Amino acid sequence: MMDARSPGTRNAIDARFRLKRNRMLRAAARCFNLKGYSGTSLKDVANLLGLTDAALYYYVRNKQELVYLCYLRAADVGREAMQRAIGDGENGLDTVRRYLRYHIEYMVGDQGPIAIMSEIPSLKPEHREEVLELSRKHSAEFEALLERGIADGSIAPCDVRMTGNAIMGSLNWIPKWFHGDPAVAEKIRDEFPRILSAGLAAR
Amino acid sequence: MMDARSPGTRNAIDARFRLKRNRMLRAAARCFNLKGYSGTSLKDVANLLGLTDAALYYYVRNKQELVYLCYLRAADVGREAMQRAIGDGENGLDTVRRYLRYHIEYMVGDQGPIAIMSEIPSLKPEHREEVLELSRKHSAEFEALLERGIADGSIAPCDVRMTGNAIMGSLNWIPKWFHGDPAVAEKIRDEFPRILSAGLAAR
DNA sequence: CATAAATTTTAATGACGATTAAAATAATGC
DNA sequence: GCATTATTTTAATCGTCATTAAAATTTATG
Repeated sequence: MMDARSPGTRNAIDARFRLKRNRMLRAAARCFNLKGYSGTSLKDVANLLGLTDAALYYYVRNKQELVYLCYLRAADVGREAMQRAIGDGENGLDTVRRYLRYHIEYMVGDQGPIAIMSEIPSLKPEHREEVLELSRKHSAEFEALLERGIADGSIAPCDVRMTGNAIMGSLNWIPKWFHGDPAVAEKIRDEFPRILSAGLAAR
Repeated sequence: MMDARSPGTRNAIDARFRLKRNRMLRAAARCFNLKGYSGTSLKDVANLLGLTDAALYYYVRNKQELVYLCYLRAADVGREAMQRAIGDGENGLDTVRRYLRYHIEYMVGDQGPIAIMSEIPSLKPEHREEVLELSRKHSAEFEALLERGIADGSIAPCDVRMTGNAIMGSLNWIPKWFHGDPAVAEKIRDEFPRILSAGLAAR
């Protein structure tokens, strides 16, 4: 036992554990986005998975940690989109557009839903700091993209802080009104990257 | 007594009552934006006013109603900005820009803070429906502005639904990161209307 | 199949903060 | 100033979930 190769070993078990927990995080994200934090009981989340509320405690220490993990996942998805974009982008503007496309795809696609970060303040201090730090870092990276675009001439000069806030805000708000309708997902994918980057291009 | 003319009468008392309650709603909005809904106790709100938690019940039936009133106020401010803009605007694009300026001024100026509508689902059904209805109406009016602009040639053709969602989302997210710093308020006023309408103009 | 480990449930417990009632204080009208 | 009304406080109470412990069940292993 404890072997790394055959099924049924520690690794396989851990993998299943992680898979189930991930399912749980997505169910939680769905509930939180739909009913708000205080409006969703652990029972709501559990019901969505065909489980009883107490079962959730096998996967997470408490409700706060559930939120925390949802937010970590959200941050991770953003980071992933950013990295892919930086890898693929040809200039500042192109990288911004790719980032938007990738991030939106994660939000409205099979990976979703992603929890909207509405309850960071009710996390416990260490978790809160960690999530805020990831969040700040992500914003800074986005602003760096804008600066890169301004430097390479693809983006018109602007206040990168405010422009970043504007674009990220729009992105962050999506889970507030998108609740899984595939037709709407399609429209978001098609329109949002263009809309959000429409004001950026140098003329 | 109960006379409508002299000070100290029903009307004067009602006016003071409303004034104090309004102060309370702004304190509540501040707390909710800062610490989240579940993260703010009535004690937090009361402390901000130099009161004890039980005193709040003189002004509002319960916590839900407090949230409800915060949201009504938020909706009202949006409606007000929209009406002023429609009154003053010269064409579609100009009206959109004015609306953005007015609404932002209400959010970051003396009227603020305005509560971010994160907990609509936990309102009681009638209140929820009312707030959602106001919200829908406001969105529809904004989309109508966009259509007007497209019709009069000031705005380039676009998907008004998605464009509206994008712009309103960005606006709605402001209370998430703006917490009263006057220097930041200044910057928001200066930059946001331009940024949010930059992609709209017909070329 | 038998045993052990992993997962889930049942059934309490408990904490926290919202809520309430009654009493105290402050403001107002005459 | 006195009586009345408006406002706030003090001191309980009350409900709602989150949380826990122990038991039951399912799944994996040899």
